[in-house]
Amino acid sequence: MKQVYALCDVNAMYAACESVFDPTLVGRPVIVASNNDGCAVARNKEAKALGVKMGQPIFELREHIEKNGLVVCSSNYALYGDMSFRFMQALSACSPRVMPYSIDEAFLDLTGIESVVSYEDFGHQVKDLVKQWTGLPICVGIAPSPTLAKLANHGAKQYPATNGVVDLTDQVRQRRLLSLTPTGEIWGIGSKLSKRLEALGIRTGLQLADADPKWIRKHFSVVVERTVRELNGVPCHTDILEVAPAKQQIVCSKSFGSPVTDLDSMLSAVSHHASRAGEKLRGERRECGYLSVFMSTSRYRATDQYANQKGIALPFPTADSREITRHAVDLARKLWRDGYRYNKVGINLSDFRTPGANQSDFFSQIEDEQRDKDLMVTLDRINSIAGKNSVQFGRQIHKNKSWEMRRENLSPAYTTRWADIPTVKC
DNA sequence: TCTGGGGTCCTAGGACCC
DNA sequence: TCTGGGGTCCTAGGACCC
Repeated sequence: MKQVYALCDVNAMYAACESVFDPTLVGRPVIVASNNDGCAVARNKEAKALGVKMGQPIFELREHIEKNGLVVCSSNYALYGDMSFRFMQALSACSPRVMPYSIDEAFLDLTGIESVVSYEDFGHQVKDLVKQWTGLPICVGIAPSPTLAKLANHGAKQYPATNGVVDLTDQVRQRRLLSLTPTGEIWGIGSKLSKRLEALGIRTGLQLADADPKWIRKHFSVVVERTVRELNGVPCHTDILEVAPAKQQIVCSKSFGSPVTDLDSMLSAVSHHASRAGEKLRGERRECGYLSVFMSTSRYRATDQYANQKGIALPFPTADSREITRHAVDLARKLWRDGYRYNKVGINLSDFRTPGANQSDFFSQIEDEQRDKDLMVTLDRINSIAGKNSVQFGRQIHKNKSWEMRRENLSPAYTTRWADIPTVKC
């Protein structure tokens, strides 16, 4: 049976979450800022109409804030993460095969569904159910390959007449929409590739679809070749509906709320990220064999720039936050150069192993190992019940917390903290 | 003054081995 | 002047995604 995919994607997810719980935002231009209130990462349609660009720095938007009532929300990942979970639950009520692809989108397997209901009607049912359960507006794109489903979703967002659902299982419709779509808007074609394609005379999705896959492979890569095949309705990302593979790396990094110029603050921040990374690693039930630390000054400064990274293959795989922190602090000391205004530090864990599968430290005592593991389990449990960072390591605590994130317009954790649950007045 | 964070996959090139 | 060939593994870097 011919495979059919649906892509369900929340419209301006973060901004939509804010509006669901604060109806005074409805109809006003709203954006959600990245960490440190740095730049715009989500815009509702009113904000897009004002001309706010994705990734635009907040300091460039002052005039819109003052004159046009643009509302800037700090990012509230506790809220968005929980709303995402509810969104996925609603999708699971519609289809037995749901594969979350990111916080605000998921692929559904619609193969064979047409004998029961038309694709378009099904799309509307999903859209209505998500709206009813979560208050979030979504668009649905339906097609014979994931890349075309992405394109269909894009079309549903772009053309209001579609009412948020586009069925692109028909080849004539595929080609019509492809001819209206610049290559840069095709999934998998970014700014670099679209420039190179344009230099060869390929400007639209249709021209790309009609290119010879072998020729594309020779001049670009196997990745672009797959995109070409997908645009012709041949699914290549067939693993998209499979269970997501285990993570291969864990990165924890954040730019500082304000620049860091002393080693103590830097080490406190490194320790903080190292603990977080250890926590994530244990959440995956894995140990890591390789660890690296990177630090840098702002890439937007013209002078006095410094960026560097160092890694270490661990003598024994570990998921113990104390081990990870100790190595991370060592590396950070080696990376540190006096006299710079640092704006970022981060840690990267990789080379994952299954706990117990490898030879452990020859000199350690088995009882000690069990005790260490129990300590980490207890630590994670306390922090999960009492809230993040309820228990921390001494190194993380530092009187100067200027490196911590700025979030000046943070909304309440409406769905994940008892004290923040909204009340309805009748 | 102020410009995000967390991922994936692929490829080229070097080190090393026989 | 002439100086092998082929395979694997690892890493860095580039491109993409949301």
